[in-house]
Amino acid sequence: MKDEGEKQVPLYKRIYALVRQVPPGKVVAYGQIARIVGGCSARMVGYAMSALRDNTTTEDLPWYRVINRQGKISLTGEGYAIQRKLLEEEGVRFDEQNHIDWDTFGWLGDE
DNA sequence: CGGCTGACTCTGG
DNA sequence: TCCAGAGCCAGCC
Repeated sequence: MKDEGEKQVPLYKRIYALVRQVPPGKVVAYGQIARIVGGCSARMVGYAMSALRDNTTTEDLPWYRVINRQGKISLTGEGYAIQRKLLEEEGVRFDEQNHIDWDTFGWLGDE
């Protein structure tokens, strides 16, 4: 049986599939996703996100729910404002340091 | 076909 | 507190 069908799927695809499972009003860190997917590091997730750029819509892939371990947005310039706005639209609140509380908005809780 | 780049995270000094 | 190194996939010219 070797039912490891997920292995024949590109690593990025697994990451995207996991991001789609993130519920609204919640956020997840790159490393967190990498940990769930298994076999990949946080960098892989970051690379996967950069590969999306503006070709993917938020309705197809809520990429904006993915932020860094500091609870902040890793994007810079315009992308930062866009992601932050999208998160605020879902109810996610940012601190004065522009970071969110994993205890409140963290998916799965981050212990 | 080859090389470059890109949204991360942890550890040590 | 800041800096450097290691881990490692996919798209583009």
